[in-house]
Amino acid sequence: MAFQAPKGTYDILPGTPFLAARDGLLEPARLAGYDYMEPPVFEDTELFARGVGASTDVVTKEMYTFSDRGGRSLTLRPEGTAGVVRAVLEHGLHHGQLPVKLRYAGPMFRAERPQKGRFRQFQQSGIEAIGLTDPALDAEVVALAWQGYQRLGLREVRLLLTSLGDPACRPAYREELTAFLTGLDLDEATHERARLNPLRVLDDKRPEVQAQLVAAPLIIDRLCADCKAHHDAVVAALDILDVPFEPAPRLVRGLDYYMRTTFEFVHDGLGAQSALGGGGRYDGLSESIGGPPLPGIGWALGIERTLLALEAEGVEVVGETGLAVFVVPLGTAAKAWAVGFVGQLRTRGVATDLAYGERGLKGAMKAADRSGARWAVVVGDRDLDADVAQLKDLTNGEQTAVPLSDLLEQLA
RNA sequence: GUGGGUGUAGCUCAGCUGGUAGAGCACCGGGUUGUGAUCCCGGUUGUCGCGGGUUCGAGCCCCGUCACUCACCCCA
Repeated sequence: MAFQAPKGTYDILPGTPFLAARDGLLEPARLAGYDYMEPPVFEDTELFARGVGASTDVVTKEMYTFSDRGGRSLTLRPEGTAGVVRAVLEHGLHHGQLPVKLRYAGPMFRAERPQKGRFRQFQQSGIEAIGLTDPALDAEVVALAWQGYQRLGLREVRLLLTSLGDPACRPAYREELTAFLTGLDLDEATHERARLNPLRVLDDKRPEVQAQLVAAPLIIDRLCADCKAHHDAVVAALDILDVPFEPAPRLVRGLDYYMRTTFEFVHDGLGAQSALGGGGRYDGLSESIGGPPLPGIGWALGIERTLLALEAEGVEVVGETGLAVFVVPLGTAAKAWAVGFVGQLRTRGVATDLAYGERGLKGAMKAADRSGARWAVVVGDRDLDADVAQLKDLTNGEQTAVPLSDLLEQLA
């Protein structure tokens, strides 16, 4: 074979519940008033550099950046939030009712080494609630993701929740943590990471590192009064919403814009990449990309990982509705009739296909069976002479002759 | 970017100590001149990833290379 899909990409093939997962995860949000929108797949490189954070791995080494013919530097979006907020600002959506509630879905791009549950082009479904700082809104956003997973039938998703503080309390904490980390016996790369973003060292997986971190100061214990009150209110609201969560004081996210409420959905059946999705509050993002102060909170859920979780739990997701009727014509006159009949059924919204090609009746019936259709309509020239068609129920094999004049009505 | 594993039919894989390329599934046809899902019979499908080396002989051994994959890192 001459070509194959580029490294880290894959084909969404028939038979996978991709659409059911992508859209199903957003269904609770749709019912909560989150309208669909989608920003472009590429944006000005600077939008991501400033929005996501220049010190993040995503920006420093994982972006697909290119110059177009006009010499502009563009980047394939590595995440969705920056583009959504940019669109809100550009179109002034925040000048109307607040919060602006949006949902979106589509491909994201990061130039990482692929592995299980990690691709260079991957799909996310996400929502954003922009314009308000209200802990009840935080709880709604978190709950909508939780409900999305529940809706798909996942039962082993765990919600990790914490608060990362805000500009009032984080700087002092950051200093304290930096001082603590400086005293530790860490390798060069980790010290460098500590210098860039000390928070990120906290979720280092290595046991020898974790062992040194048991006494590390945690932001959740150092929250300012406002952040603490906000977090307490979020926790109380989640309780009311009956969304179970695990306090995760060491939870860190890789995008710089997160503050206060921060959360992640994890699953133990996925391999090393256990994060199904995540999100948080990003009250400073708008300003960092040149907009007015505009708080916001949202999440993005990975579709590929959701699919892996479904597989791990053995959940059968009902995919696309298949065919209802499969028509099997025998002979030229019957074929001509069938082509017209199939058209009529489709016009009435009945999913219908027919046996093309020169297969024998047996082969055509086999095709009818595999099509998943409930009904087979078998028509030969001698049926047409009698003005009937054979209507067969493929679930039980029962077949009756139905007058052609009644057939459409029976199936539609 | 750094490691490990794996590359044989459309798919999942077997292939002994180096000796003519296999199975199951799938697909096609027949058993039934007009009936599927079961059953029976038959059939199609290969650059053994690629290149080189050793050998009388390489799917198997050696070297290189590419791809895939898992993990580190990071994250969805």
